[in-house]
Amino acid sequence: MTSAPDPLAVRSTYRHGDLRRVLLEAGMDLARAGGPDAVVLREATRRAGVAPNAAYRHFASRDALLQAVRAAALSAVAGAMEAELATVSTDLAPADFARASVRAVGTGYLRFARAETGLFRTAFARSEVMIQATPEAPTAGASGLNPFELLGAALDLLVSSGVMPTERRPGAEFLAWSAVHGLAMLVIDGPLAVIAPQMEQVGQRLLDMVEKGL
Amino acid sequence: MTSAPDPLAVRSTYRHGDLRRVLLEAGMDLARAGGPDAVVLREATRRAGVAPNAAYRHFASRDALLQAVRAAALSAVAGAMEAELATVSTDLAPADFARASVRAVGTGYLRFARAETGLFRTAFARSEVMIQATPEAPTAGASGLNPFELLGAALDLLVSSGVMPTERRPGAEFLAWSAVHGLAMLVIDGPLAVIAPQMEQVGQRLLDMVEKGL
DNA sequence: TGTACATCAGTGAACGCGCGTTCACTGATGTAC
DNA sequence: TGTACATCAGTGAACGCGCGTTCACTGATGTAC
Repeated sequence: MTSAPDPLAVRSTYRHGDLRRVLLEAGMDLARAGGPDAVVLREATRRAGVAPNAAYRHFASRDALLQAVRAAALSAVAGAMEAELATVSTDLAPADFARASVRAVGTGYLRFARAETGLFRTAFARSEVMIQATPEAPTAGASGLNPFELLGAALDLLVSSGVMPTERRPGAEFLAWSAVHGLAMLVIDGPLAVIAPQMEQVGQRLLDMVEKGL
Repeated sequence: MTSAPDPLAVRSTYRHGDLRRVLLEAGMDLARAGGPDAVVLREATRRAGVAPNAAYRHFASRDALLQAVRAAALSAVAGAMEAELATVSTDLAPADFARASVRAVGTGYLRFARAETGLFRTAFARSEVMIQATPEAPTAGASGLNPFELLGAALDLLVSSGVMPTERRPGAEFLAWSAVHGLAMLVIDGPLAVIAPQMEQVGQRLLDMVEKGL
């Protein structure tokens, strides 16, 4: 299944040239297929066609690789949100545009959770260290904002367009995020797996609730 | 740290007598301290003062033990909800009583998540099999209802007291549950760990949002 | 009331597994002269 | 332009670890006669 290929059969040069990137991509593939626990250093090196310990030239430990994968997964979440935001019509009145933006952020989040379950679970996996962006492991999407910041920006629109009173803005991201995150978790690997087929529809109702309740 | 005690020093009889229960309790302790991954069959037998394979007289596999622990953890969640429900004044008008009941259910859930993080994570851990109650592994609390059913019952009160229109009742538990579950997950082992000290307060705001948004 | 015996909860030893990580090494690369 | 050499990305072999699980067993219990 995962027998080790002869390194020199796969690679013509002794030096790999781009091992860090390849290991990270292998880690992403593992996370995509099996979540955070599947990010196994030895398996990543196997896929890269390299000796297990070669990874230590690029990552200090298995955990360092996992953190890099998590950052990349978070960046992918941001990308999904941005893709959804891009579909919002700019012709809308400010208030409607703001509301649609918040919805888009939530919808992008939920769709990503459903489409890329393993990456989603990896991005938000329990971890000793707080995940944080670094130059070589950015957590943002093309916009330069990470998922949390994208949500914050959308909520800011709600305030600037007069939909939400300023005094309710502080902490609002925690509430909106909680709702959407909870649905994602319960459906993708919790007891609400049974409603997975209706996730899109339940998600929209959930966003209705958030919009009304905020 | 966890050196194996001499079985016969701990136990005077060859037969243990109550090993299943003791293993389950050891499993609960492990889950309490370290979540689902910490439920290690060998460690449970060590704590019970018994040979590793003795566990197989009572559980078919490590996973069977974990499922039993999960059921018990779920039952503990139900207990926390019931405790909170018991504080709701019965003098309230039906509509207020219903609202307070929904709040109590949510508050109990959040408090349990915060007080018993390991058990909470175990109860809602990812698993191949859908967790389900069995005679020897009930998931309910003293009321006979499991957490999901307790939430459902509270929402039913909302309808019967006229607070919520009947047509909005179907699926409402998914929305309420998502909100509360998301906050719990983000705070206890996600990126919102930073707001853990304010969890109670954020939780109440979240429940405001749910109440208004439902 | 006493004894033979079936039952089955526990023992002791061992297994294979895949993992992360360390060690001393080899050989390609590119830079200084 | 040619060559010595420092650098450092990769190799090969090995380690210890703790796990879940299997095997053939032993000895306490309680039931049938």
